[in-house]
Amino acid sequence: MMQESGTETKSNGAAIQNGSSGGNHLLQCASLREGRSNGETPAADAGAAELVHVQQQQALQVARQLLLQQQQQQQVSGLKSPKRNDKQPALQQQQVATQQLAFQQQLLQMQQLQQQHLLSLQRQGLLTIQPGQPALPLQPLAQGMIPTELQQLWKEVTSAHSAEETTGSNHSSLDLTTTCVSSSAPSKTSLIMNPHASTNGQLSVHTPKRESLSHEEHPHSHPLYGHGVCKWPGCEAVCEDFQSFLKHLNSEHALDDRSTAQCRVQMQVVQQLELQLAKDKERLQAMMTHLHVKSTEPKATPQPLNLVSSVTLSKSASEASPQSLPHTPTTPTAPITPVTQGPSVITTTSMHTVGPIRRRYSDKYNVPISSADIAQNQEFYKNAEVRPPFTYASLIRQAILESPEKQLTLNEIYNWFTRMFAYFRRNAATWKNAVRHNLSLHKCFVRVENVKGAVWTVDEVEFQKRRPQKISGNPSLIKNMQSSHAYCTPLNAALQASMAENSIPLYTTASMGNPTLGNLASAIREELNGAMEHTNSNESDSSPGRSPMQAVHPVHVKEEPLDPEEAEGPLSLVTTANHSPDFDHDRDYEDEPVNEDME
DNA sequence: TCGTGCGTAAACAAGA
DNA sequence: CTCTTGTTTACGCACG
Repeated sequence: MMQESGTETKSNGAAIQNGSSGGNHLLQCASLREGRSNGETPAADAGAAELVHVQQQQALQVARQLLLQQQQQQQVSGLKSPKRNDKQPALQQQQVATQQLAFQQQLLQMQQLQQQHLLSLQRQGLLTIQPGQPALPLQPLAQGMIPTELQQLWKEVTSAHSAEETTGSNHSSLDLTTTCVSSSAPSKTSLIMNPHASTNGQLSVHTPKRESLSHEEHPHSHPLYGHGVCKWPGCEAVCEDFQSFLKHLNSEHALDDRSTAQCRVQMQVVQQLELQLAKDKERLQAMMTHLHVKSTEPKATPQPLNLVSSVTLSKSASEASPQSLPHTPTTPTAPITPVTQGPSVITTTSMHTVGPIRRRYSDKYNVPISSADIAQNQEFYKNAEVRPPFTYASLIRQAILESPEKQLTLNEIYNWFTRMFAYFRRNAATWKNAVRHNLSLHKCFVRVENVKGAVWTVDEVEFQKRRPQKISGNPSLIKNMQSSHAYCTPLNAALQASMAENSIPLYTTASMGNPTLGNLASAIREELNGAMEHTNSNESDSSPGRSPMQAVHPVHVKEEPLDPEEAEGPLSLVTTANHSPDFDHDRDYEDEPVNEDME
């Protein structure tokens, strides 16, 4: 408890000394990726990815050859007439089934090949896969090739027989084809064609067995059943009730070749989505890393704010990151060498790069925090050294409100910061000072003498007084909120479109569709709403010197209420989930990284 | 240009 | 004496 500041004081000096040292392989990897992903198009995304792509192409070739071989075998063994002239339904059926199986096999082979390749890339250090991104190593099918190539493959399988195939039941392969295949360019129709492929907007892979299990456990909720319609991909059969749905499911979607193939295709869909997500995450991390790398160049402006490095989303990585990063000086004061900086300050809400170097983040960050915000983005901020877009006051309040007794000692507040935000595991002297400063400065923080010493509590009335001030008094905030809202919506839409289309490594999705950012933006909206609602309901309570009119800006947003009580849910979650195995929050981060760096 | 809000740095004091 | 905690002041920056 007590030794923190001791080390922290030293850390400044040590940090400076370590400015250019430290094995930051993570940074290097990320910067490598970043360097290649500087291109405007995601396709330029890069080295390792390109290698993977090449490998995929090779795998595809292999798959094609296998397909051809199998087709030839079928023709030789079963048929004497050329395939394309074969019009006997039974034979067709058989052939389609066989080809589906062949297709599945090819997919599996491709997966294996690609997986092996990814592994080898990993071993060679050519490809960095972050442990926090589970999808990547397990999702061998990279987006680059899948949509179109897969489409071709599938078409090869089904083209000759799709008509007959679909006469029996007008779903299956055709719809699936478009679903699985919808490539970046064409066919947004796939979005429409298969609106039920997702459950609550989330695609998921369910094997038939799992389905039966899950619906046994939850009698009338089934991922494949909703709104009286069967949600099996491509099937929109109307089922009046759950029982009829079950009948339908068992009869129409029994375990057969077609269902299996559909399932596999759906798996591919999901894999692509996951891969897309992983890539977007990676891109984000690379962007952040890139900025941090620049900011930590010798004598460069430290830029401890904004987005700080660490390509890590995993615990282990976050643990490692402080070591791997050059510890920046704690004082970002003078914008010393903008030349080496290049542009760029990133705001979490907009991910825009702007021109001049700022030694602090803009007002975009000065947003009161809600518990939901923290809860939603908790994991993100825990692991990514990204400056949380909230004011110290908001964070302090949050920390205090999360405590069981709504009161914390200073040290406990420190611990909360370090526990909840990877960012605050560095530069302890700076932010701790800021915390103390804020505690003293703001009337909303009340120091209460305790038996053990003193604890800090939040005067909600005072705090709420501040909020209308912040929002009404700072129109930029409102604008920012609105812009974040404006962002959020199309972004989510973009993300959804991206998801629906299964591929499309759009930069927009990368930078904007990031769910975390979306959460953030929406959280900010919520916060704004809460503030505005509060303001509206307490107009008479507006702080002196402020015109009531200021509080009535029609910034509206959403209906979710936001009050301290709202924090209860997330709070318990937060407080119980806070102990990452990697660190003990009681004497954490302040300067260990530095010391380790020194070693 | 000015006011405001925020972050950062630092000086200082009191107490353990 | 060192360290933590708390207060206060000053300054810089962004923004409207």
